[in-house]
Amino acid sequence: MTKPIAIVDCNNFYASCERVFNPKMQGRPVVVLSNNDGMIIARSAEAKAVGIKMGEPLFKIKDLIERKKVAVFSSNYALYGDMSHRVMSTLEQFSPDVEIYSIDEAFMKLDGFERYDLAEYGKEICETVEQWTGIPVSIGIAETKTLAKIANRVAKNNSKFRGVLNLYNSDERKNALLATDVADVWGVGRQYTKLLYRNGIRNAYELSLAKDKWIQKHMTITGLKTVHELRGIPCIEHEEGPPANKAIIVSRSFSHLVTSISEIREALAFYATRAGEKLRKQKSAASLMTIFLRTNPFKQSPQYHNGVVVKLPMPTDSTIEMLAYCDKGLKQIFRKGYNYHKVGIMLTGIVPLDKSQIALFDTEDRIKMAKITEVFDKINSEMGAGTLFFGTAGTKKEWITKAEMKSPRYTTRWDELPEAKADDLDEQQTELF
DNA sequence: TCTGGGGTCCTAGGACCC
DNA sequence: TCTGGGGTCCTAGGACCC
Repeated sequence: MTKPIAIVDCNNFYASCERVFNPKMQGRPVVVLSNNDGMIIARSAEAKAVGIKMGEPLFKIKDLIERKKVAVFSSNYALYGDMSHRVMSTLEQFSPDVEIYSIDEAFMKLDGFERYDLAEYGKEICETVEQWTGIPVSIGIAETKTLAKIANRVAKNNSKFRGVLNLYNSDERKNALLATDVADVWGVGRQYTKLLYRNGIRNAYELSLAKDKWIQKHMTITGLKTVHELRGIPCIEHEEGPPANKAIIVSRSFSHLVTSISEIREALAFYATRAGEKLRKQKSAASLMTIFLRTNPFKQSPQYHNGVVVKLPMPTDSTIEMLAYCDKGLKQIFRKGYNYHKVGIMLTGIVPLDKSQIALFDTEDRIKMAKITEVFDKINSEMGAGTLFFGTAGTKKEWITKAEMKSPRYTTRWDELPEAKADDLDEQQTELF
């Protein structure tokens, strides 16, 4: 017998986070912006109701925002990360098998609860999360992850379910599938939606009846799994711990156009430092580094984009080593005469860091370097990212992204606790090299 | 003036080897 | 004229997710 699985999804997560410490925002439209305050990435229910769309550039809706008195926030990932952690810890009270799927979603195995009233249990979870964290959530329960996602969506969009829909062992499944457009099925994006429409498949129920062969041919094995899941056959595994990333990317667009290689070098060094931190956090080493550089594709001006893959002599987790190769890579792809918009670094060829190997091959110097790095990471994680940084990463920080409407980091910085009423204290910076 | 960032998986096709 | 057959590995590109 297939076991029940639940998906818990935070409602309008970033917007909800901004409201938790800001009760004046209750009932008001709230939006959160992408990096550089470029576009809308989260909207409260009220903001959706006044017609603000996901992904819309801020400058295009300035009028609407003023007219409707929309509260606007730059994104504040330290806050969202911490709130996410609180929500997930709460969920762990309700099931031993919680899979954190994204910052605002988790799957929960409900083995052993088959004979209980699952909808009732779901309501209890919702209420507890809201009480303990202030974040409203919705829950879908079914035989498979894909069906649970559909249940969740229906629950969210139909107030009569009060945030919870249980489709496990339920006659309601067919109705829920009929009511779900293929575009809203987990695993079906824009391209596949067009394909399915062209072939007369419009809702999730019709998709569940599609021919296996046809699906595999046009939507690969991944699409076939989706279809089986719609039929109630689990194909997508529950993940125990988070697997180590196979790629680590750090990139940002500039807050202004950049032409000189020296500015780009500084930005790149900063991103490489972040990438190194992420790498060490998951105790891995990387053997390939891709550096990429581009102009702004939305502009009429001359376009250039290019990338280069740099092979490292042996897998490393050392920022210092990576920085040397960054320069080499950047020199290869940089061309004079363009207005640059974005630079980034990607680490791949990622392997687990095996300490014994390091001891075997490495010199004393490298072991010493590893110790310095450890202290470096520790200070930055405790005092805030960027407290210590490498000299190459520059001191001017002009390329650091724009965030003019950021809420204080209520939960992660002592100096920004809600009582303190602190506006935008400058980060303290200490140069290490 | 102003359009994000960070991931995964799958497949086809080329290079190379015997 | 006729231009093998299989394997493996790698990469680029396309699809998806949040």
